Amino acid sequence: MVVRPAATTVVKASPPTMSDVARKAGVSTMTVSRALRDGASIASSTREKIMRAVDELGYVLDQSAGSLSSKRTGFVAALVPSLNNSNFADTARGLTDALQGSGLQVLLGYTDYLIEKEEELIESMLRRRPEAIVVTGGRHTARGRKLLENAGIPVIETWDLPPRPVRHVVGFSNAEAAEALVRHLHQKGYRKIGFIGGTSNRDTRGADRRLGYERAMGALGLKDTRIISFGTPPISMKQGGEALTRLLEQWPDVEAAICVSDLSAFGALMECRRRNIAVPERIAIAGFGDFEISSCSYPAITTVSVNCYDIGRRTGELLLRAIEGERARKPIAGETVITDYEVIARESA
Amino acid sequence: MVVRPAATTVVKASPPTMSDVARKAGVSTMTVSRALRDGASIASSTREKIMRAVDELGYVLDQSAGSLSSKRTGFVAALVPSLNNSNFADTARGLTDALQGSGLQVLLGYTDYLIEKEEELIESMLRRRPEAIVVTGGRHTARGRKLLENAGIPVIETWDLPPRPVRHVVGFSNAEAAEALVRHLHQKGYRKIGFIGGTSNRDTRGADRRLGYERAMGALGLKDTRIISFGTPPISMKQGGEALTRLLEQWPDVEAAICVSDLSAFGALMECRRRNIAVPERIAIAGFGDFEISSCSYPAITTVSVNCYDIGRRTGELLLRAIEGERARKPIAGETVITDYEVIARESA
DNA sequence: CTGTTAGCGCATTCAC
DNA sequence: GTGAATGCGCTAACAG
Repeated sequence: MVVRPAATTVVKASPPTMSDVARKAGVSTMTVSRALRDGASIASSTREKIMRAVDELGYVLDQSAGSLSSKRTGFVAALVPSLNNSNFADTARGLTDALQGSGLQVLLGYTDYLIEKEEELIESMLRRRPEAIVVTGGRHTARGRKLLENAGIPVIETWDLPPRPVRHVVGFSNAEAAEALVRHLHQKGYRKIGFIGGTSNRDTRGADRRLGYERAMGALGLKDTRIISFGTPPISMKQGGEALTRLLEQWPDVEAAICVSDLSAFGALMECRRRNIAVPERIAIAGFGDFEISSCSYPAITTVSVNCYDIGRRTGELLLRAIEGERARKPIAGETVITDYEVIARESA
Repeated sequence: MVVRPAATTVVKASPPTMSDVARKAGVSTMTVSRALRDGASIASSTREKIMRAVDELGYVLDQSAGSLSSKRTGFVAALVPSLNNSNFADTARGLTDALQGSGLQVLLGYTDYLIEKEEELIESMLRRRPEAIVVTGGRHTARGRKLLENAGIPVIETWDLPPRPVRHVVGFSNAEAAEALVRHLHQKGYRKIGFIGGTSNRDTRGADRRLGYERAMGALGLKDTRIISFGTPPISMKQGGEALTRLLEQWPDVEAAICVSDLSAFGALMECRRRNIAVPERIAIAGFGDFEISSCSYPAITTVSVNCYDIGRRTGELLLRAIEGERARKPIAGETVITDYEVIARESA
């Protein structure tokens, strides 16, 4: 039972406003407003008075009121499939870094790889009037896409090369990257190459990688594809292990396994160790994404490095130009920035 | 008197506002406002008219204007050290889940394990007037702490049991959890137990774990601590491997290594495999956090599970009660929720 | 360098 | 069930 003190106690009223500060400092609110932003010309004595008042009152600028007036909210929305994935975390970091000092903050949301959840997030972000929005991938719900198209702010799709982009793109072809990996394994002498991925197209980048695998196999004249679909994307390490077991059961002759991501590749690799299956002698394993785990595991895992941080950084740079364009009422044309990927040959293949 | 451009012009001016919708639907803005929130009583014919106008105009509610008026911003700020850490990602997910349907959104920021960056983030979050703020850990800059104390909103510190909490706490004692791990190893017969962690106290939870290690060793009468500090926290897998090398060089008699997190433990484990050092026969390895990697690696890694998701979920639940209290002008008393941890014995020890 | 005026787009409060 | 007036806290634009 909590007993509240009598009403005579200082009632913690609403937080101080700019006029409280102005009154205390003996100036107008406009002067306070100027003092609190940088760049304005203020007598240093006035500024000091104001800062003292700010400190004493514990005043914190109310940006939501400010942006209503200035039409600048000072943030960009960024939607990623998952936080628990160092690839997207790196992209988020690159984006944040690129926006350093621009006065723009990144507000992150995660979609759980679901375009329905993406749609919800797009809407709730737009309600807060971001100055730009970054999404992962080029596949959206119809309404999500419409929201993006009509948002009236720069839109950047990342991690993909959508056939029909909303506007700007910073990404790479997941299919192509997977093809490169198949060719690499082929060059190393592997022929009976399998693919391990999730059961649905929920992870569109994963689906594209499978597509690339199939295309490359076809192009190399390797008709027999060996595909294991197991688990809801994104598939976990453990699921990677189980999928490998199935792959070996179903096609005992398989020589190499390409996994949809490094995490499942790691799971597959550990399953091999556990069952005393020699990697890469009995079966080679390759992943995707160049997570730290792939360079650090033993044997180290052959993978495709995709420059996640760079995707974020270049997204940020493009964003800044696009926002500048909007502010100057001279929107820039849609741009597509294609980022690098690279097959990293390691011990597992 | 401001003259709005004639409705016939197609100039893509600023995005449509509620009055545009109201005019198009032939009602007042107030009716639109009601129709767009749930629960209000509106004639269904009116609502339909309004929804049609909303659709045609592609109108999206401006929440920043709304919250200026209603004093409810509809979001809570959550600061985590890193996104690229499945533990904190799980906590974020738990928090988000707990807030489902409450009309509150989580806005994430990451501090990079730096309390200076945390301070900046606290301030920029507060400028947007969150309805509550969640921080990770109990250590803040002086100004950061003051900002939290004066924020006038519920504050929850997580992942820790600060000696002097700002207000609410949802966490556990990292030191105690590390002690439990030491006792577990002791019980298994290990005596010469080492500890691998980062070089500074930047990661305060890591520092607490080292403290717990030292305390437990002392309590068990094991005077000789063997501590390797290597790399800026949070230390990586690779650094875990290098640290293990140093540990073995410096104390060749060491029988077990406790690593500050599962990631460094994994790095240490892989280093052993690479160098043909038998785990756990020659040296046992234990981690912290129960990341997926620890259950999936071979050998699987002994660790401490810390219920990350639960920390988030219970933080969310506490948050909802606290915000309810604020809205009813009956602030709830400071609470401390202690979450479970558990030593998970696996093959590596 | 500083103040005044006039909204930003919405929700609250009270009418009807 | 709906509308009118009013103000949330701040800043743009201009005046001085």
